[in-house]
Amino acid sequence: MVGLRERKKQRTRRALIEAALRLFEEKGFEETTLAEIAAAADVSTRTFFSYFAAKEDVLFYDTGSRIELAMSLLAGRAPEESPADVLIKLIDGSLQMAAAYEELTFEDAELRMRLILTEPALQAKGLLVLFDTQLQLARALHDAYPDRLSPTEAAAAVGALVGAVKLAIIANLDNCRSLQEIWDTGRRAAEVTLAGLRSLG
Amino acid sequence: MVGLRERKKQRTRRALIEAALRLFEEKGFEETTLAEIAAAADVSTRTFFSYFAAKEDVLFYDTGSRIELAMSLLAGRAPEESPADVLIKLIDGSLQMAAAYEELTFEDAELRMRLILTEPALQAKGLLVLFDTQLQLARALHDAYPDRLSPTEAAAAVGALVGAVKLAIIANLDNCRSLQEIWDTGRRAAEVTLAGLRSLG
DNA sequence: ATGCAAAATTGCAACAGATGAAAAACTTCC
DNA sequence: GGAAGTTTTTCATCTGTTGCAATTTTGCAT
Repeated sequence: MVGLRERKKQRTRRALIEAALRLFEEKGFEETTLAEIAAAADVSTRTFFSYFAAKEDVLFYDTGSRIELAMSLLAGRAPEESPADVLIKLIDGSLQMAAAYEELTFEDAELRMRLILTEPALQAKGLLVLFDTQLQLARALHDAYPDRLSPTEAAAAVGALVGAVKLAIIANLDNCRSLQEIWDTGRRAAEVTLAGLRSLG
Repeated sequence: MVGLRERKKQRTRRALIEAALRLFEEKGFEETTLAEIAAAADVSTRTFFSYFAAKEDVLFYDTGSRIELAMSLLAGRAPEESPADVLIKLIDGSLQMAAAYEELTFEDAELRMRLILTEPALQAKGLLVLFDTQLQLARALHDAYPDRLSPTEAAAAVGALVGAVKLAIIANLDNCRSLQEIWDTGRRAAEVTLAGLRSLG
């Protein structure tokens, strides 16, 4: 099942990711060349592209599993849960997963997040990934509640919650001194959105 | 004030934009080369980059004025207007401006929108621009209501509304047969968000 | 272990986007 | 007309990305 071939691929993949992270930290994202990453991972430049479609993608290696998690949370809802309940769980689960650093050291996970938040090319890619995820989620949410939520309402709900949490957290990042504070910011944004913006001010 | 020099620059700028649009339509975004755009606008390839920082930017020529509009709408609020009222006006104003095709024919404006929505590189850039705008808006909203809205609440409000309208409209684009329908979709999303997601389902 | 087929890696060539620098062309203003 | 300043062009160079053919490595059956 997991032969030498597969193990080796995983090792190379990891080596590329870690080499990229280390170099990005040392010299910055734009300043790091693909040739350098490949060399640091002991692989030819060409081979990089059989693992990742583009330079930015080396930092988005777990996009697939994140989407799967979100979808499975939605699929595994209790029969009596309301859309709002499910959405809250989705936000919680996703934030938790974002904070977790599977396969990476804590420092690397943090570095990666910082890079994605500051480097324009990575930011753009991140926003695109998040956007596509939202589209999928909205569709799935409508499918989960075909009678209670129209497609437009499902999309509005997903977009509002994700949009609120995203902007609140990022706008507030500088003031947060711990993961807990970040998480609280997101939670507050989610609550406001569930209660309705009219309840503000 | 408006000498030959200035007029000529505007003409070149316009020529680049229109040449790009025409070529993108004919051959697609990726397939169109910068050299072709420059040639069609009768300038050297290098000159393109003194007008736009990158290939995608040729379709985001009016980002500045869009942000200015949003900011001025916020600045010009009536003293008694609530945050929710102002946000609604912001959404309305922005949608209206998005539908308007200043400087372009209706067909070109439509083509441009379609390109931004379908071409990944343009989509990513569009999301990035929108994101930066939201950050500015959130800050301005907090400054406008320093007592009633915390920075986090302001960010949550902007993120929720924009996120809801954005996702609802795009998720529903295929079903819309007119600008009016698109506008209605966005309005419905905004209402849901103002009322609170709990009111759903 | 040996040989064969499948899969992965490599090297090479080519192209497009982007940037820096200096020469050439054009505007402005006197 | 000519000096001063701005814009455009030309040229060289770098990097990301892709196609292709050659080579190496792995899985597997004998």
